Amino acid sequence: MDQELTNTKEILIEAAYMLFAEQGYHGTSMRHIAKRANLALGGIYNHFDNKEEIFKEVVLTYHPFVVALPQFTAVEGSSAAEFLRNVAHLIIQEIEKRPEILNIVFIEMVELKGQHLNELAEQILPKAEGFAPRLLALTDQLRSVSPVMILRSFAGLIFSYFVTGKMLANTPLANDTTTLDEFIDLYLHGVLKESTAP
Amino acid sequence: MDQELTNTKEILIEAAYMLFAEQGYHGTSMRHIAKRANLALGGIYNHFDNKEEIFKEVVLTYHPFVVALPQFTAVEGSSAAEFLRNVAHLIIQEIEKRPEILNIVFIEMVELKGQHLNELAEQILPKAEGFAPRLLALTDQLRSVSPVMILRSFAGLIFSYFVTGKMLANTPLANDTTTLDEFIDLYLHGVLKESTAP
DNA sequence: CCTACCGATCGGTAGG
DNA sequence: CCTACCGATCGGTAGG
Repeated sequence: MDQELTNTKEILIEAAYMLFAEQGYHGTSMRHIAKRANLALGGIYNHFDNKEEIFKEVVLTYHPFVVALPQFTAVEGSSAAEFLRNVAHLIIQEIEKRPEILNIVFIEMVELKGQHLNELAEQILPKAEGFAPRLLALTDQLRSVSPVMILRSFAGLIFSYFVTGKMLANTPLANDTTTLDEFIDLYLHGVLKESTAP
Repeated sequence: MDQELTNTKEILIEAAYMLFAEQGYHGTSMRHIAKRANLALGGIYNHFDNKEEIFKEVVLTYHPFVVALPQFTAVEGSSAAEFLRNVAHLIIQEIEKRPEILNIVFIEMVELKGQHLNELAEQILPKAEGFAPRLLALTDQLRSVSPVMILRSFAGLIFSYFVTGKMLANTPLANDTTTLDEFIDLYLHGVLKESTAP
């Protein structure tokens, strides 16, 4: 691999990432990307066949699952509660480093119709295999047994804290001060005061 | 109001709604919208000043909060659990009637940078005043007191069931069969088997 | 409400 | 890696 060439490609991906996140896929032109990367329009095509290729590379590079997964192996916790708490904090930490990352996820869903989700899942699931057993080991402390359900409800937890928080910022409810830990408590123990589950 | 004119405007909004949801804001042209509404391009401008006006009207017409809110007054439930259960089912029912509606929400967030959230909130919050007391009346059965937090975590519940469900459809995890009621149970009682909350 | 048009910009390519 | 170009399409308007 030519060092110079690889570097330019990385600069292009970073430039495209920022612009896609700010203006969406169709709202970002190849000329915008070229300019942000200090390149002439034609220069892009030395590194990518077309616009969709760039977006695909952005998704596979910056998707939160890809970025956060390696860190999961380091998460500790003696109980299920502590473990889930730490994972939630880790993910939010990662998202707050690059808040635009969630925009990419939504753009992929809507404008690109989820085209890359399959490839993304195939890339991630094998790596997640080291993680699943640790979750299963805590299964006797958890109400639900399905790891997929844990994953999905966890996504809801992140959404309820981070995304709705951003949405509220533009509304009269902007002074809401609910913290991440309060949402985690709700996630762990439910909204009902007394557990009356079967 | 001229009946013919009002009707054409409604047809335009419906056409724009579908196209925006399918291809995003910048991916949809005024010509596409005109064609779908059986109108010449210039005819659009008898009803809307520009493209952004159309999108704004789409959001204010079809946003799930606008559509679902009137129905909330009819929701029954003798306990907090039953009440929340019924609300969740109502919302999912509404979304399944028009699944594209969530795309509009995400497009507004990303491509339009949440411009209309404030106007939306101002339109909705007064109408929600009849709803808040009913929630507060159940407050002694709930762990958290803040209605805003209930609202936000509820959005997470919808996300964890509906949106992640759609995302999973494109992946190897497509055979997951978790039902809405299972997510609601998790929401009501938490992921932990035993409630060990303070 | 339509036709015909405006300048600007789009994704992509040829050729060097 | 850049310059100069391609045809197509964009949002919007004038004029009727």
